[in-house]
Amino acid sequence: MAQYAVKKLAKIAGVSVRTLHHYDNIGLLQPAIRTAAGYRLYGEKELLRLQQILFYKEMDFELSTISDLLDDPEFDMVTALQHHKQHLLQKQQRIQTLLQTLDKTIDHLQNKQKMNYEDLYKGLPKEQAAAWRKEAMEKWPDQVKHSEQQLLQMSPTDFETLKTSFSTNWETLAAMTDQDPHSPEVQEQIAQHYQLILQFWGKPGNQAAAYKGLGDLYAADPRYTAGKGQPAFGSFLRRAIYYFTDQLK
Amino acid sequence: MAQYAVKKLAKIAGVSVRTLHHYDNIGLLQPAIRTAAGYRLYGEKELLRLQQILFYKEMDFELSTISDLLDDPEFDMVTALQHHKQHLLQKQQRIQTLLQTLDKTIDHLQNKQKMNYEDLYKGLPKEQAAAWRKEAMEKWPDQVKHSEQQLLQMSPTDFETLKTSFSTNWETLAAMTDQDPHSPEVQEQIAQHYQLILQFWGKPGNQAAAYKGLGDLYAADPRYTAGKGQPAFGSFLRRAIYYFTDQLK
DNA sequence: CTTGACCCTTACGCTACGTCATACCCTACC
DNA sequence: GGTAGGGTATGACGTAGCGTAAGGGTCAAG
Repeated sequence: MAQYAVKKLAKIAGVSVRTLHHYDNIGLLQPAIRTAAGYRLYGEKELLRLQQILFYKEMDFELSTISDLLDDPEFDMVTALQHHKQHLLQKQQRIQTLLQTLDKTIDHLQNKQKMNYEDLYKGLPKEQAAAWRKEAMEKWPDQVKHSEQQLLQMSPTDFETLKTSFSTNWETLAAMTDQDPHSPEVQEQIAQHYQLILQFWGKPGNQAAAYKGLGDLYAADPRYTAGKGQPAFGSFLRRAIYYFTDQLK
Repeated sequence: MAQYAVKKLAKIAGVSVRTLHHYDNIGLLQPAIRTAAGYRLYGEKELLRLQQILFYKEMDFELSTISDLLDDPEFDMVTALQHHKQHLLQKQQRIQTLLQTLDKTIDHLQNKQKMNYEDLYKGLPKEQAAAWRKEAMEKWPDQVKHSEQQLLQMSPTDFETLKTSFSTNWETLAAMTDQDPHSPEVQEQIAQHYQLILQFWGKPGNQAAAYKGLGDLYAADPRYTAGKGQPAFGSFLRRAIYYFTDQLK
């Protein structure tokens, strides 16, 4: 007849020694023998019982219930299992509801973000918002995420102010395309633009470098380099931004 | 500005006072003011925060996570919610598996029971098992349930023995239909029959009365009172059982 | 001033163990 | 026979989110 000490049985059954101690303490699984030194020794019968315990545990029964199941031969197994099934069905239903609520909430938040972004760029060249966001997401996903957070935290009035400032600043710059990018007037608008960008760019990091990157973005964007309106707007912006950024050092 | 003491806030939000104490202790929701006497006073802001806490709690977030959500404005809400959604989906999957296993187990047990009953009556008049079980279920559902438990607990060899004894006893009785139900030979078989019935009837109670009822059942069953084989078997059994039962007192 | 409703803190209980800390036991090797 | 390196034992605290007393102040109404 095989005898198992705690560690051996634990390994066979895939549980911890502490678990066996615990089961012994609460009387769920007691060793067949205690040696003179107090060692627990389990036999085949105990191993079998442990298997059953683990089965019911896997079924999410509480240990006290498992005790009842195994110790009371009068126990109506089928009924117990059916009760438990009902229990699980309720849990499942609850989770289902939670998932639906979560989906709604996520949807809500995402729409809110999108709205804000589109709002923010209202008054700017069409589709800039979406395009810019997409490009930014590819280059600096963390920054963009953070930025969206910032916007969501903002109060409606603050948000409105920021939006107006942005719009005004952008139009002013657009009207300066034929001026010298290094001129104080242009640089003043660029400085303001920089501040605005920072307001929702926000997160610390190499802001100057990021801003330079934004200049590259503008310059590379066909919407600002080609077309009818202001063919040189993109490169104008980049030159102004580069100059400004270099002054920051 | 409205002020709420613990009980009031608790009632409004539908939580316990202890919960508010707890939230204060862990810093999740601290009162706006502490009076000189140490009373907690909450304002509207705290009520709002509590609502949010409860929302996330409803979503099964841990309190520590809720703390992070509410206290860190940088928190990426959407990502957090999506993570949580994955978490719930896994839970759901697990429950699904559990339910399937449960169904299998229940099915297994029920089939096992049915099999046993049919096995038990193999060799007896056809369909007696099912019919008898049905009738018994209507009259003494608890007894029958218990009986089935007994059978399930029985070892295969014990079960086989019981089956054979039952079959032999029944055939012996059937062959005695033309004898005197009160004769010692018949009574001996009835006594054995009684013992066998008790073996899976088992549960204490008014066993003698139940056995008499079984006699009535036999006598009322057209299969034992009419037909070709042994037209008087039913009433023979009842007379024998009644006589036997009366001797028990 | 008393009563009753409300408030406070302290602290154990619950589930199923994980994780030390401290100390004893056992076997093998020298 | 001593010692090193296993394995073992018994506490006892920690976890999450409160429930549930115990023991004792506070406040407004009558």
